This record gives sequence, structure tokens and C-alpha cells, in this order.
Amino acid sequence: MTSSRPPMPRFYLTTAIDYVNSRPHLGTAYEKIAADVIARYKRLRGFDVRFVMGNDEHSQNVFRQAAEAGLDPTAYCDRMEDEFRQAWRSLDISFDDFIRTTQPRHKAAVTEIATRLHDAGDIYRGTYEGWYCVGCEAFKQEKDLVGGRCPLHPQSEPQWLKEDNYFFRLSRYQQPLLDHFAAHPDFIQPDIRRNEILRLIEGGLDDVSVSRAGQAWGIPLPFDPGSVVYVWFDALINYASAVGLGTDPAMFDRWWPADLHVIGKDITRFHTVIWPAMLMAAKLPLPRHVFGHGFLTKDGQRMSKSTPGTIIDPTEAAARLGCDPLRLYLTKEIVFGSDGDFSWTRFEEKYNVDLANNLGNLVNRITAMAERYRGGELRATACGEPLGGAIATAKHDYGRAMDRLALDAACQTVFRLVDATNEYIATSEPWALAKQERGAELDQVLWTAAEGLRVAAVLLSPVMPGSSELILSRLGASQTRANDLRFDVDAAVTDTGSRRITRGDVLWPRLEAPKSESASADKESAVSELPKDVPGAPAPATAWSPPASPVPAPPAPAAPVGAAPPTSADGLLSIDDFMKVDLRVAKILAAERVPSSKKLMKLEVDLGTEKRTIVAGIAEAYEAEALIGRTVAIVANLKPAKLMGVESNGMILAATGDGGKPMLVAFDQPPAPGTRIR
RNA sequence: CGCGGGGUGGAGCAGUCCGGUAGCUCGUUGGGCUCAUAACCCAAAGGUCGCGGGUUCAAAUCCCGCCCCCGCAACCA
Repeated sequence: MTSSRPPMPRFYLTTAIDYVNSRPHLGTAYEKIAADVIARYKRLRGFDVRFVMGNDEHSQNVFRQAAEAGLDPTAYCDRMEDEFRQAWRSLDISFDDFIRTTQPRHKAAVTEIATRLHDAGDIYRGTYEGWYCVGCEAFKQEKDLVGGRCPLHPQSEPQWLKEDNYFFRLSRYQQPLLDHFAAHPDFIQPDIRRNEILRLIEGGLDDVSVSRAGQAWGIPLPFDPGSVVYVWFDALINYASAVGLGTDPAMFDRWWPADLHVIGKDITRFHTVIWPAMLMAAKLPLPRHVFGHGFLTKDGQRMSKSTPGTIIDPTEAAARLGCDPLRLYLTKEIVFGSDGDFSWTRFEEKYNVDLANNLGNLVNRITAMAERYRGGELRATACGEPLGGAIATAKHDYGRAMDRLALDAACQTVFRLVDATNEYIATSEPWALAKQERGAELDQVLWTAAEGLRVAAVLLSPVMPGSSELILSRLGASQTRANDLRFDVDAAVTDTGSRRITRGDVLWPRLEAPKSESASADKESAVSELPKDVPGAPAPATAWSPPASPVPAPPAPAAPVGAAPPTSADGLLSIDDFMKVDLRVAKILAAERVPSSKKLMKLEVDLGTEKRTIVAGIAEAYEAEALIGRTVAIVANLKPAKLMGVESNGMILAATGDGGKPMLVAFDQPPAPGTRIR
């Protein structure tokens, strides 16, 4: 592409890189979608954008997990890369590069930074001694342990480790950081998080350990190859390695510093304290902004592996109504920076309101009128009022909202324009003008309405890229990268003085609600039947985003609780695997609440051949007396575990609905205790 | 004193940092229109902004105190 325009300003943005010890879920997808909206908006605004994401692979958990899967860690990570890339592709994420921390370029950058810090005297050798939680891959303060165990990983025993470590003199950067924050008040966004971090820094900073001794999975320290760089220290550097630190000076010079790191609110501390301090020590410029977004809940519940139904596969979510509707929901309905909720019911409601009733219907009525009254040819005229003014306002408000990263507010402005266009059509009554043969007026009304829709589609393009492109092409205003999606560029009309309008299929068929309210047992959806052929986002023909293959995700039921068992690629268990689970009938002999516990009930059960103690989290739903004598189903070959100090030797089977209380599995007739269940 | 989020018309939420006529979507009621996906447009009803103090000409918003709800963790094996 040749251009006589002045050189484009550049914009480098990143998302957090993802741990590869679990598959992508809707929460991580939210971050990528938000960042993608920003990236596309910047491109729309004429920026030369570099949008980078990737995977974080140097974790002991990854190493262990690979070993358990019988894989070489690299092979395991390769597989995960495929998985993540595929997920992001199905969401139309337009990343320019995908960094992995096991790549040579990343090693080079880490080596570079480590050397610089070492040379600056900011890394020194010391001993670290303390409780180490394998689950967290972190040392724990005594005060953070509960009952001698890590609260996050109560099942694994913390280990007392003593090792020679290298430390980064974070303490030295307390004042420089405070100075930087004072000079750049918008360094951390949203504002609310600033004070938190300020208080943290003012409270004093301790030096941090940056190496681990005697491990193979990681990047060796250049000045002591016997140690590897600690995983989080390693991970932060990805932002620099992705643009060539240590490998490509010209590239690094062009792209560094990053304009924006989009991250989850839980890791703001790393990105606004440690990472800037590392860069200061390395004498490199600091990123301009760090945005800590909020977390998603599912129907008000935290998304967690231990809460069934809260983990949503983003690809599946996109397959449901299309990736663009999902993108719209997540950006428009959630205040960017705050926590937000995802629910299928609300998703479907917003789909109907915003897309079927308003935007989609608007496309349909405008193209229908153009065809009926003007044979599909709309001649350019001046814009009629008041819609002309509304269009100008929308552009202005949209730009302002986007520039302050109020993605939700920006979406609102677009839909205000859609409303204004619907309203304009209603008041100017083109059908009446046609009847009365007031041709000039009709021309203007049709043109103006189409213009309102066209601008709405352009403004929406960062959020719903495929749909936007489709609408523009129906309006004969198809815009491609060749002329840059700009607010005021429309090659189609400047060439010919008119636009060729085509009417197509309904873009977003309305979802009809079921007749009976309480019909669906899983209450996952308020809609009985989904349209068979919702036009998903048509894949835009852009260089950076290969067509999304329509992935008809199988209607995967909620994942079973707990750690994933060894599964085949399709997620199905073999019968052999299933048979490893020893399910038995048991009769409850005694029951009593575990003292000072909210949920736990201690049960004495008869297994036919033996008696056992089982602790179950059912005290909120059942009284002890009501349990005695009951026959229940249990998992008999679980590893024992201690809960509130009581050893439990098995698990009672119960069903727990979303947010509900557990309900014990029951039998028609109580079988003899010990009977095998299959 | 465990950590965190929240209390704004019937439902779901924005607005709170930086005080100035309380806003959006759904729902309800009445009307209009027929280009459109039973969609669209107009109008109306409906609010002690959790409670009590304070600051102020002015408080949903700032300050102090209190109440309530919900997550998370402690305890779902």
C-alpha cells in the first residue's frame, strides 16, 4: 500500500500472556476481545497498530502437567498454542503476533534484561528460606498460611525450602516509581486502582527473588546458568521480546515502549510496580498505560473450575449466536474496568433487542426501501436533519469514549445513532413520500437513513468486524484496508455519486422465547429453539485474520467437577477410565455437623464390608437427623483428605444446581450397602 | 477487626473519582405507523438514589457513623 499521507502514528498494545495449564475460557476471552476492540479502533483511527498476545510457558505446573500427559513440555506447549490460537481465531481476534516464552527471541530478551539489571548492580545473590507452595509456585509468608497450609492449595503440603537465589533490588525504586506515578497520573487505569497501588508502594517495597535454583524448565541466568529465571519475571519480559529486544534493535526502536498493556485487575501489581521498576533498572522507557480490567461472573457466580457451569468455552459461546453478538455483549454490557456478569438469558435478550430488533431490522428496512422505491440505487444528497446532526454527534461522542477506553459507552453511542436512524425513518415517512411522488425528498430521506446506518456500521467495526463489513457491503459502501476504514472515507460514493444497495437475508433472526417459563431444566437458555443458520460473523478478508472456520461446538455439558481426568482429544472418557471410579451404595449410620463449619457434615457410613468416615459439604441443605438411615451413592476409592481437621474417605454424590444447595442422589429402593454402582 | 463486590422506579444496570433538572435496557399501559425480523415510532405511569447525621446556596455524588445483601477464602474430595 502506498500512501502520501504523513507516517502513521504507531500503537503497540498487548494482553497478558496466558498460562497454558488450562484451556481458554470466557474470562480470558473477554480480555482478548476488549483488547481487540481497542486495536481495531486504533487502526480505524489510522494508527499503525501492533497487537500482541501469547502464552506463558515456563511454569513448573506446565512442566508437571506435560509429564503427566506423557509429553515433552515443548510438545505440550505446542499443542496448547494451537488450542489458544484456535479459540482466538473463532473470536476474530486480530492479533499481529503471538509470543511464547519458550521461543529463542524471548530467551534473548530475558537474557538482555537480566544482564542489564545485573550490570546495574540491581541483582544480588542471597538466600531465601521459607514455606513454598507448589500450587502457587511462590514462597508464602508465615502469616499467609492457614493451619500450616496455603489457603489456595490446602491439599498440598507447603515445603520449607532454602535456596540460593538472586534478588532484584525493587526497594531501590520506591521513590522513582512514586515520581513516575505523580508525573503520569493516567499510567494506571481505571483510576480506582491507582490509590491501591500507591498505598502499596508507600508502604515500602521489598526486594524480590528472581531466580530458582536447580530447575531445568526455564531460562538460565546469564551470570549463573545453574539457576533459571523465576517464571513471573520471565513472563513480564514478553512484552519487550515480542518487539525485538535483544534480537532486532530496529524493530524494538520502532515499537517500544508499549502504549497499552491490557491486563486483569489481579495482576496490576506486577505490571505497575515490578515491571516498571525492571525497566527503570534496565534503562528502558516505561509503557505508557496499563489498564486493569474487571472479572466476569457467570450468573453472578465467580467463574471457577469448582463451580459447575461457570466455565464457558468461548468458542462454544461464539458458536451459539455468532462471535460478533458475543463481542458486542461483552463490550457493550460490561463497564470496561468493572466486574461484569455473563448470562445466556441476558445474552439472548440483548441479541434480540440490539441486533434483531434494532440494527438488523434497520438494515432490512433501509435495503428494502432502497430496492422497492429506487431499484437499489441511492443517489448522494446532503444529509437531512435532524439525523445529519445525530451522525456528527455520534462520531464525536464515540471517539471521545473510545479514547478514554470507555468501550461500553462507545457502543452506547452507536446504538443511539441506530435509534436516531429508526426514529428519522418513522418521522419522515418515506413510504408516504413515495406514494405522493415527492421524489427529491424521498431521495434525501433514503440517502440520509442509509448514511446513518453506514456510519453506525463503521463505528461498530471494531466491535463487530464481520457484521460491520457485511452491512457496509449491502450499502454499497464496502470499505477495505485499501482505503482505511475511516470515519469519513467512502470510496464507493465518491467514485460514482450513488450507491448500489442490495437486500440480503435477515442478519440476526429474532429468537423466540419458549411458551412455558420454567421449561428448560438447565435454565441455560430462555430460548427453546435457536435459529439453525444464524449468519455468524462472516470472516473478513483481512490479512491479519484468517477466516474463522465455523466450529459447530458439540453441546458440551458442564464439565465434571474437579481436576480433568486423562481424556482423549474429544473430551470423552474410555469405559476403562470410568471403571476406575469405584461407586458404591452406602448407608448413613451417623451424622453430625463439623464444629464451626458452615457446610461440612461428618458422616459415618456402612459400606457393607466396612465402615467409614466421610465429610461432605451438605450441612447447608440437610439436618443431621434427616440423614441417618439414608442410603446414598459414594465414590469409594478417593484419596483421603482432611477437611477442617477431619479425615474424609470418600465422596457423597449429590447434584448442585447453579447457586443451589446440594441434593443427594437417591434410589427407588435402597440396595444393600456395598453394592457397586455402574 | 480475613479479602473483595454491592444496595439507584417491577427486573437488570449506568451515573459517584471531578456536587448542580436522576439516565439506559427490559417490562407495564395507551396511542401511531405499515418500509421492516409481531419489528419500528410517540406518550404515560412508576424513584424517600439502604438508614442516620454532617459539609454546602446545592449531595445518589464529599465527610462521619450504622444496617443489609452477595461472592471468595477458611470448609464443597
